[in-house]
Amino acid sequence: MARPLSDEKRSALMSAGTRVIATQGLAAQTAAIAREAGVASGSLFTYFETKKVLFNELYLVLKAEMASAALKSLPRNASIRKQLFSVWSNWMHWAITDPDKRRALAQLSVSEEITPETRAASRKHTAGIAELLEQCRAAGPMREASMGFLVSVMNSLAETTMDFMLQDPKNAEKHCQLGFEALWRILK
Amino acid sequence: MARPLSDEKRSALMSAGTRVIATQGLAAQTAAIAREAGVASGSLFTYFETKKVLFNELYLVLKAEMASAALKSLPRNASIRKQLFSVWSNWMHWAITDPDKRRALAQLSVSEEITPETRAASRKHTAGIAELLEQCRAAGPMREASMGFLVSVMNSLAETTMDFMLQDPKNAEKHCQLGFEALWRILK
Amino acid sequence: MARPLSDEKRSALMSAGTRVIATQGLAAQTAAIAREAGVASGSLFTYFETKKVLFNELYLVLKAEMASAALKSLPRNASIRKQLFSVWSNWMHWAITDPDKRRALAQLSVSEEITPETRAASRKHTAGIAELLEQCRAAGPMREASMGFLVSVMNSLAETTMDFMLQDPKNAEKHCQLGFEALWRILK
Amino acid sequence: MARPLSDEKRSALMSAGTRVIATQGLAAQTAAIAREAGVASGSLFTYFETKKVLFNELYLVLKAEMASAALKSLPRNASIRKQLFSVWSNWMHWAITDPDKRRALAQLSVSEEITPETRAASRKHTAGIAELLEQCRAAGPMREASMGFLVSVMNSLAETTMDFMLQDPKNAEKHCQLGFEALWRILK
DNA sequence: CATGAATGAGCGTTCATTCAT
DNA sequence: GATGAATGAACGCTCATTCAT
Repeated sequence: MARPLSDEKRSALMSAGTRVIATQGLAAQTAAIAREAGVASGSLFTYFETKKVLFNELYLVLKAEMASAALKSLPRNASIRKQLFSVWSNWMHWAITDPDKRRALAQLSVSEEITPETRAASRKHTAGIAELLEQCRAAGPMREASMGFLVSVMNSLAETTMDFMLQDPKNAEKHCQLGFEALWRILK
Repeated sequence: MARPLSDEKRSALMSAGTRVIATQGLAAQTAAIAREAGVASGSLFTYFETKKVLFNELYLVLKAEMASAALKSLPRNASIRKQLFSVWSNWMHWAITDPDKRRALAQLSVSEEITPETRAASRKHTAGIAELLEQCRAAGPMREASMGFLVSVMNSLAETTMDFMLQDPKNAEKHCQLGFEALWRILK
Repeated sequence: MARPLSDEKRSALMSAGTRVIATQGLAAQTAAIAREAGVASGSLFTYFETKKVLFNELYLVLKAEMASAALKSLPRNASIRKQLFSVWSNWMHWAITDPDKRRALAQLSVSEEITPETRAASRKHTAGIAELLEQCRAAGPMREASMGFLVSVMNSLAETTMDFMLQDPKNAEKHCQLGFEALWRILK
Repeated sequence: MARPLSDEKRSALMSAGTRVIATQGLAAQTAAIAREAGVASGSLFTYFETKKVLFNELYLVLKAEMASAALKSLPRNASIRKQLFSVWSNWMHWAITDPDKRRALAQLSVSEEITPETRAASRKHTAGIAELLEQCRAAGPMREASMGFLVSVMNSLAETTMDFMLQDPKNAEKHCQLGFEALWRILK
């Protein structure tokens, strides 16, 4: 994925894409994204071959960023529960801190434009979370489930929790806790 | 009264809509839906004022059908766990039996075309499920959560479970069980 | 032009046509006309083969009615000026009394749907007016002009006068007089 | 600045619009206008937001052109009659020289798409003609009439005269004269 | 390489006319 | 004959992508 061109413009386009998708959903127009990035509409296509490519890259980047935020300062010596809570809490915090990113990622996740390859690639970034999850469920009631299933369950629980935290900021902490409790009870 | 508005055609259009949305997603074209229904493209608009109206009605009908399937032959005298399992199992079964309906409903659920009014109306149909959930969580660890949150958690867990049942038919029963266990553990 | 069908419905359609064209202009829809006539949309086509036919007949009837109103109680023994004024005054009065008819006729007159044949036929009805005009211009400054030209000049002057009478009812009489003076001065 | 908006293309579209409206009337299709201008159908909308905007601009431009042609080389020191005749003659000449423009303008004038604002704006261009008319009618029999009425009378007389000049080219000059005589007699 | 005008396939919706009831 | 649903060509406008400048 050679990038001979201005990294600045490239990332301007990606963050513009995030904002526009967060606002307009998947109907986001390439021209609107370019405008938001302060770039000519045609230039978008020198950085991204097609709209689909932009969306796939955006998905990947947002997913990676989310995972990285979640795994930040993981207390590796603490109990496994505390570690998982740290991940969960960081994750939820990321969503609240940058709601556009979260909204854009949610939209992209359901988009038919995102290819299976992209989805597969994104799993590399979330592998750290998956590993932790793996440890948590060991010997627990979910020991028979595939990791894929568990990851999806956790994701969907996370999505739901974020929605409520975003919708109802006053109870954000409460929902964060409740979501985590639900996850933990599933596992243990 | 000339040719009366045909219920047959109306439902042909709705089931064509289901199939086309399941296949093409929200980009489904009105012309494709009409063609699939064996009806002239203009005729779609005799039955549904706009595409948006069609999509909203479809959402409502599919949601109602899903809820009704879930609540079918509820063993009201059995234990609450058995009742919830019956609902869960019927629900998952409906999704597998008619995967197009499930896919279309999933697409419509994330569509920006579905109005808040339609979403509100759909809750009437799922109220029975929500009530049961209410009973299950009583005195459990989720007693502090709002019903809205719990319903969303259950829904997202259900979606995930269905995805895996559909993806991997050999393990469908296993995933159905695992999903239910997860739900039950959240509640109790 | 056999009319085996209900004259009542036929004329209901024509007067509905008048009203709808007066309101909506040439964009008037056949369905709207039928609705206004209290008749099924398909029935319009048992009375008039096509929309164009309806419009042409309507044009003819309105023109005839206008001419007949103009020529009503012509004071054949009065001076030629008084005779012409009687025609002019009746004509203007007709327009004010039934502004929908006037408006519809004005719209139809500029429509490309009205065939040359229809326009030719309409001249039969206005022949009486033309004859009077012929007498008026005899030996006057317009003696060299073709009747067609004179008739058109009078028509356009009449249209303009009507517009102002309709627009500004308080000065209706004044404009009626001014229009007539203009016409008379052209001729004498 | 890439390809700049081309004035050439813009005016190609306007003159294509003139031709197509002259031929097909107000039913002129945007695609036909674009084709006639040698431009892609979508390009029309880079130059004119909507069909209505195009029509309004076209109306304004044609009206301005007509007025400017009429007022060209006005013999300000000649008698008022000669001045008015110069205007009249130029006006009629313009219509004959470019019959498409005249036809298109006539169609647009009766179109419901032309807004009151556009009509008001067009009056600025014809103000010069109106002023001359004002001088002509001073102390004449039309001294009591509003300018609006007089202008409309003159316009309708002009339209009629043009029609006959166009229809019957051999007698064009004769009709031009007759029309002017009629106008002059109205005023003096 | 940046720009933004040019392109044209594509889409939702309308409406005169036909035809089953 | 009356009804109004069925038909499908037609239209204005959009927007991802291309390409002249």
